[in-house]
Amino acid sequence: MQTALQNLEGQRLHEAIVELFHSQIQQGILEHGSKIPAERVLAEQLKVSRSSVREAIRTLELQGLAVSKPGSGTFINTQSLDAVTTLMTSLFSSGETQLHDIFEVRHLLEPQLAALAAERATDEDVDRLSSILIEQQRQIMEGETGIDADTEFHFALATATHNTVLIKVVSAVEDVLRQSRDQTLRQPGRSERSLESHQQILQMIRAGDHIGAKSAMEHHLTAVEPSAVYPKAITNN
Amino acid sequence: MQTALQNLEGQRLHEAIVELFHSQIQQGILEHGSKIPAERVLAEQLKVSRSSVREAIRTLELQGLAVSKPGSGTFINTQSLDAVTTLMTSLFSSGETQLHDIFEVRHLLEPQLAALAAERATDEDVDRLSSILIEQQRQIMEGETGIDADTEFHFALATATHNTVLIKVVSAVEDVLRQSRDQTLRQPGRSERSLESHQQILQMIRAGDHIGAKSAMEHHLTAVEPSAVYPKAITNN
DNA sequence: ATCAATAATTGGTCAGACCACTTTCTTGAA
DNA sequence: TTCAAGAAAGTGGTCTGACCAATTATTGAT
Repeated sequence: MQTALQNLEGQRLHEAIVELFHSQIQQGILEHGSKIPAERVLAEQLKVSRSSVREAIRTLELQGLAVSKPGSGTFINTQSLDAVTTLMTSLFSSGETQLHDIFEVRHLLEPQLAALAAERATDEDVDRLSSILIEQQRQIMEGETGIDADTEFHFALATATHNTVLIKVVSAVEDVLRQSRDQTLRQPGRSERSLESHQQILQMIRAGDHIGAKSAMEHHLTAVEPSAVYPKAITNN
Repeated sequence: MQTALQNLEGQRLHEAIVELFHSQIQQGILEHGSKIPAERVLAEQLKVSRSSVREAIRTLELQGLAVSKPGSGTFINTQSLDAVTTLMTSLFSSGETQLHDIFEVRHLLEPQLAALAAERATDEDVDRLSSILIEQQRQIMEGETGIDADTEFHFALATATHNTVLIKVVSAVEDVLRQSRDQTLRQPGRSERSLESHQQILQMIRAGDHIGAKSAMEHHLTAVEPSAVYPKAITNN
């Protein structure tokens, strides 16, 4: 093997090891079920201590990419939902992701997500959504974009469906989206419009109106869509 | 402090430490910005080694709940999106992924996916889908379940939308689903029904009928849904 | 009182060890 | 020869103690 660990610019050692595994998984060198070398062997090969190897493996395990079994070894796992989402985000963050594609997925997903939330939201869910909107309003009044509250609202909406798979999918998509969302919200009036439509969605959810929530979300997405921000990127794919 | 680490039933040590921090954060004992004791101090207080403390902190850091700064210390962070997600999911998830949740996501996603595919599929896409169905038919005639072809069909459908994000989301969901899908298709007549509805979907796509493709997919999902396989699991959540 | 030099603290890494468990190989009895 | 019991090797989990680099707190001379 004898793979070198380069680009150590301020990066912690075990993080470099994690990236090494990520690339090997993405390149297909490591596939589902593959057994990775023992910790002691890896430490020797990479010329690092076993501690660093262990912290790297711990990371992979948390990302759902590896499973350690005492006595037998550590095995690559790419079939868990967590695994795919982490690989997804690391793919997106490295390469170019079409903003248009993300919004298309949101258009597919979130209106129905809102409908589900309207049917199932508990009082706690509604309270959480409500307090998030209050926070968003505060941020906007202070001149900020309110991006954090914006992201959090959509995530809280997902949790209100009480569907754990849906939560993970949405959070993965939102995670990628957050990077570019800031620019969208910076357009004059966009933040206020986003808050308004959020409030309409919440109102529908509070009333348990799943049809209303769905169309309110569709309206919201259309209003927030960055059609004017990235003219070339959008019209050019 | 002097908190004890109990319930060590097969659980790894550092995971118990992580749960300790989770509960302290949820109880408000630790809030945003709080500095947690130094690793050496924590190790002494919890009567574990520094290694275990470090692996626990590594976990918290990956969950977005903590930030470590060399020379100064480790600080609690509850304002990142990651932090919110882990706290939320650890609240009412903790259990196994419900098959029902996955199918719900498919119901949200795939009918519209089929519609998009009908609008955008190229001749190559149609050819690929077509050959997959031929392969599925062959597998079924040989007495197999045709699960591989089944999975592949849905994935190929996603690629026919030419939306990279959608492709990845669908492959994520399908990947997780494949494990349990086998049992579903083993039910007598299920494989044949699956093939039939696949053919109907392909027909709609070939005709460019996005409305027809959508409803054909809805019909397909309902037909394949494992409602009778896991009666308790479904009705009991 | 100021501020530069110094000491203490802290996270990051390293080295080597022991334990419990699993896998594999060896050995000896049938 | 067969194969089950036991020994050996391999592996992850944890522990101990150490050093380094960066940060923070202390000290002491001006």
